Amino acid sequence: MERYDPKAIEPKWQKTWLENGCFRAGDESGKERFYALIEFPYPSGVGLHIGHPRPYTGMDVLARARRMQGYNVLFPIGWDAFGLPAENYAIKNNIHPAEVVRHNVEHFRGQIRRLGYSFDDAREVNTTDPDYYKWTQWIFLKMVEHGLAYKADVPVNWCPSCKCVLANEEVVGGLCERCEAPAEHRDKSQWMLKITQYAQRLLDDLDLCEFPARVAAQQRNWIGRSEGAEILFAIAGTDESLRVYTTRPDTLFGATYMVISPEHPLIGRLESRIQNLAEVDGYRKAAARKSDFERTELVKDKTGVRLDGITAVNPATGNDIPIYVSDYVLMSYGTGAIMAVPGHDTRDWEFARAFGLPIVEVVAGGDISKEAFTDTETGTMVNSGFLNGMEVAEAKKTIAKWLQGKGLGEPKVRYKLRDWVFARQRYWGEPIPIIHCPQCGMVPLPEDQLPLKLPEVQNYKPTDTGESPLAAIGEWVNTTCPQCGGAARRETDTMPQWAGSSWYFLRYADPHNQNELASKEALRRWMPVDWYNGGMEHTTLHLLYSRFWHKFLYDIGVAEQPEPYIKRTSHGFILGSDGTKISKSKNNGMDPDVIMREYGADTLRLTILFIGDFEKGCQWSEKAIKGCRRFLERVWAVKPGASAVDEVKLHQTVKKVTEDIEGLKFNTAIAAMMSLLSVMEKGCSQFDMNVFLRLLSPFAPHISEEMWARQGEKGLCCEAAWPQYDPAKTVEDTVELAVQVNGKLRGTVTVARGCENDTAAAAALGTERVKAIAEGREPVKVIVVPDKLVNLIFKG
RNA sequence: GCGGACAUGGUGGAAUUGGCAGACACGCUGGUCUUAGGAGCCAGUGCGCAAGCAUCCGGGUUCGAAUCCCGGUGUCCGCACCA
Repeated sequence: MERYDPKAIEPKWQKTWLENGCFRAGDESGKERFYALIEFPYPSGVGLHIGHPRPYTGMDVLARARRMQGYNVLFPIGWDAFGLPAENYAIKNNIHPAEVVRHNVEHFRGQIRRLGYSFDDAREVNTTDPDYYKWTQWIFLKMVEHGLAYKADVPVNWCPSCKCVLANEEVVGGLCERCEAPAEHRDKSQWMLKITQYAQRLLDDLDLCEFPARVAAQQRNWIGRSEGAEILFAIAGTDESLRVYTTRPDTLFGATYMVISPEHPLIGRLESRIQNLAEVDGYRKAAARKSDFERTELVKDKTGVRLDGITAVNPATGNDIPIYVSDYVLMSYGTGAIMAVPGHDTRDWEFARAFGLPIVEVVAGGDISKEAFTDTETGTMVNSGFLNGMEVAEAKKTIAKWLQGKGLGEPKVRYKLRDWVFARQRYWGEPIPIIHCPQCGMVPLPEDQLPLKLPEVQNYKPTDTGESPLAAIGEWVNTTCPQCGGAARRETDTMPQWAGSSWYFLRYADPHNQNELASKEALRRWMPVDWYNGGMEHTTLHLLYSRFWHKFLYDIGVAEQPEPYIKRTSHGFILGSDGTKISKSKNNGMDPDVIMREYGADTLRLTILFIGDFEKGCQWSEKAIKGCRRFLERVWAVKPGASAVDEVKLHQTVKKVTEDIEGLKFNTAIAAMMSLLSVMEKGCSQFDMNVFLRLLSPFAPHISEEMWARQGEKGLCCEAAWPQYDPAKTVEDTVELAVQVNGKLRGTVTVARGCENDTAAAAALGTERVKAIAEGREPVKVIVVPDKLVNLIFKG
């Protein structure tokens, strides 16, 4: 018999699928649509890595199954090709980034084809294609028009290794998300996107999204909504005041001092009154030198300096209270100043202890000599004038009214989310289409001049000065103002890599449109994305950013729905065979190409899905490959004959595989097929085989196609109709009941399905084992779960 | 500190969501075929000689708990001096 040889059959079918356009989404189709989306890859030089095949294979199974179920499926792929790695590789090897991308994309395309993925080859998008980034720039200009994109002098995170600024979301634990260099502080004039304007909607509309709990929770956490009040504290003897934000206005009577951040502008304004200015300046300079990493991770002991010569007035008590500068207060959150209530805030308590400041109890219920009492559920107000005796919740309302009445404060909602730093000082990104004119100021490039293409240059190395390499390209930078026609300069920063990916799912609907980012009809046909699978690492980056962009596009009438994705799932990470992150140096991982060469794409696809629950993390193991390859070889060897498999088994398997695909339970779907196969090996009909191949087809499409053809079936297996099951035929006529005595399993008994409880109980009582235990006694209680079990309770 | 997830044989992992724990696979053991096998096929495989005991530990609810509740331990992930 001919051996199973994937090398001989896989390329053949990949070619057939491509030539027949099997996976092209139909714009004219009358079928119900299904839009399945994976996160498009960054085409790096090393090709597909371990992270890609798992989500792609999983979603490919879903897409293939849905096609067979009669849906018009859009399952596209593209290339998120701007960004630092291509640029760095280009610099190192002296090749233009565009050339690097072209080469890498070709490599990726080949690998993806060899894996048998059913991506629509006619809808590829590439973020670095001017026909694509024209629309990225267009969206940016619309944001400028609507006041959502603005340039501001703000303290930003600077990565000294990547030599560009980082968004808040790109700093992880004080380190650059990409290269893990400690981020530094720089003050720079920056393009920003006002994502904060959408904070509440991004939060509220999570209810419209079918996100996994962990994804929704993480976004909520990142948006970080809190309710409190802003309160004004007068500076004694001046017209100045200090505005603070607090979530505990109820504890105002306990505010015994104030703290401002080292960057707070009050210090500059009251310089002349500060008696220890040298000391204060010294502290500020030391704080400025620290990176975020040092400020938050390493230094937990409270430090600070009192501003001698100025005091604030507690508006509730009328007392003069000292003001400190300390780096535990951040300029980037709230107002950069706090009222310190050491009795009821852990950080303030620590600071007060270190500096010998009074700690006053205003909420009874704890022991503030030992630690701050921060509970808001159980406390009663004390030492708080007109608030005394109230519970915390009531005190909050009362003090808010009182403050508003006196014009000293107002309720305020705050978010941790900050505006998105949207400029990078690098070459390989979308140019920001803005012109700086000495007469007219910042002028948006007119839409008819889009795309603003990147210039061809010799040198695109980043600089240490914080200037983009584009700044050195005179003939590109120097231009004329679209408004006054005078000499002007182009913006030289480029957009971050997250720009192109913030709307790419819309472009798939209509990828070749020259007049719009996508036509209304196409967007109506395909959006929103039905099912989007992607990595957890993008939860507070791409996933949040793209929701924001889509909401904006919805507001200006481009998008049709408030949310871009109906359902989001997230695959678990594959760890190395040693349980740690896969890396080349540790040699604990897998190279898709190597495995494909040795075992074939179908085996790799099965292995990746069989290894564990798709949505949970799992460990890679060479051992798993063998079992899957063995399975396919056994499939190959089955020869249909006269006898047929048990109808119930067949229908059960169809049901199980159908349902498991919907739930992304690919591992148990494969197990069910393995189980059916072992029955088929004992004898099966041509029809059994036909059903089996259709079930297997989304998982192992090549072998299914080959055997389908060899069986003489008509058409392509991947275009055959999905097998149907008859629910009535998924169950046997008889059932085996578990027989328990006093809750313990004592045997089984076979009865007719759906039989009366009395009949089941009688059958259970009639078993030898039960008779022996009963010794003639009658059970005091009988519990029957129909078709499941009988539990007999005996006394004693 | 806040938020999320998780803990099942030698291993990866199943368990219709409160109803026969360990599906499926790896590994292992024995057999068989073979000049040979790190190939194939067949059988066995949670622990225990047994009665029994078993889903991280301790309580609880229930006729019945891997599953629900309370307490504890441990692991992973996200955020974090966020006022």
